[in-house]
Amino acid sequence: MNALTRRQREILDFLRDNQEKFPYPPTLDELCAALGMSSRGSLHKHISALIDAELVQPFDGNKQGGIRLTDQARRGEDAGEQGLPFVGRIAAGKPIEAIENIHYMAVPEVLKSDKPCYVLQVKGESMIEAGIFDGDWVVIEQRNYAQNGEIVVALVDKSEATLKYIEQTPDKVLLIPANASMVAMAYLPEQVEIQGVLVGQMRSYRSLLNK
Amino acid sequence: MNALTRRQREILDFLRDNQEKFPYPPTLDELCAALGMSSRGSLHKHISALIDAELVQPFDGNKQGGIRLTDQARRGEDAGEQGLPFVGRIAAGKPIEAIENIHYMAVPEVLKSDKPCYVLQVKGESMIEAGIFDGDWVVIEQRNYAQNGEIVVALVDKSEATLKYIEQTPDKVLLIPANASMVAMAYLPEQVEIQGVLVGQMRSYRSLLNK
DNA sequence: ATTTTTGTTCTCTTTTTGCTCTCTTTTTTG
DNA sequence: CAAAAAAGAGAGCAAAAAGAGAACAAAAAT
Repeated sequence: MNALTRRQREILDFLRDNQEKFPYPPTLDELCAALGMSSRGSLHKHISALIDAELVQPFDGNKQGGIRLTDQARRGEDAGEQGLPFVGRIAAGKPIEAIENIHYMAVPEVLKSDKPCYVLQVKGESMIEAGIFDGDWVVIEQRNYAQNGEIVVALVDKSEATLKYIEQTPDKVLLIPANASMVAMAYLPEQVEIQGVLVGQMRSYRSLLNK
Repeated sequence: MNALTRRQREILDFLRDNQEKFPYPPTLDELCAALGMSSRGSLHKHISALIDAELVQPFDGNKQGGIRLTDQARRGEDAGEQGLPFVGRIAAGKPIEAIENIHYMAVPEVLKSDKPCYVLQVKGESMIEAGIFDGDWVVIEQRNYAQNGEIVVALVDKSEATLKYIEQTPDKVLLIPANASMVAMAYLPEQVEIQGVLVGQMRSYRSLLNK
């Protein structure tokens, strides 16, 4: 997990800039030519470093596919402190209420994962005993699977989105609130689509103050 | 911890100003050229002084990375989206445990106030029913007064720091935990020094994941 | 089947870069 | 003015980084 060297960053930037210009992902030779290098081996050393940094997709075996960037690299999350998109509100029992114009929030490193994340605002009290209150913001790692016991954003029957604990068995999926006055719901696996997993939570006390 | 010399300040200013203009952190040679110097060694002397002053990031071994500013040095120049200092941990009944080298966390606008703020990490369960758990981070607005019902960082008898609800009357101050297994404590006004008021709270679920 | 392309691994050389040292020049200060 | 502090020039070192080029095997193209 070393920091990139200057040349590695240059090459990464070049790949990002010229992403559209290459009709197909460039081969090592093509990149060599574009960068004015004459040694494929030398370039390969740099690409390997970028693969280790998870900014370039590793090659599958010895397959020849060209050099393509990772999703992570495309977002430019390697260097600058980048905000996360605030995409909407989630209330138990309704689809996620999308926000009209998405804006970006600065989020501390420790509340993110290294995968793509986004921010939702929570409506309702279904997770109150887990310390997630009405109006809180949650940082969600975008992924379509989860481990039992994780808190997930789940879409039920393609219509209702909720934030709940998840327990999965081969024949059913339990979505469990953290609120004694609400009950867990059981669904068939095909009814439930995981949209992300909770990695961070934030609350503002500012609105309570007289500002 | 000496004061900076004139030239050192010039170089620091130059680094700050041109931070955006350099695509990558400048090397000693590049800085030399930009500053009109012809000796890398002389420049290095200044950079060393800036490293001692914790304004430039020290080099990791003999790694070549270029000259980059510390978070500390960056502060104040970039008025917009700026991190808050993470200054230590607060555990009920002990003084705030200061952190050795302060670093800065990106914090969403909504979790700050427009007054100076800092970040503490909470140790203990005294505010658990207010949704503030062990290990959570809290954003504190620096101020020495509070309104009843606010959550404050209070220093008792100049020795113990706690995070509690506050209720003040002319003759006594109540510090009230949000935990049924703990009791509120009453003090004389002169025993309690308010150090700040809670304006935001954050929690990471990342450590629970298998990373 | 044969040739070319492509990713990969080597070894070796050159360049860059942080760092130290000594000596000289300039600026500040009492 | 004289001593001290600060700034600079320049040489040299060791390690890191970058590059060249050869060789090889699997994949793709012919």
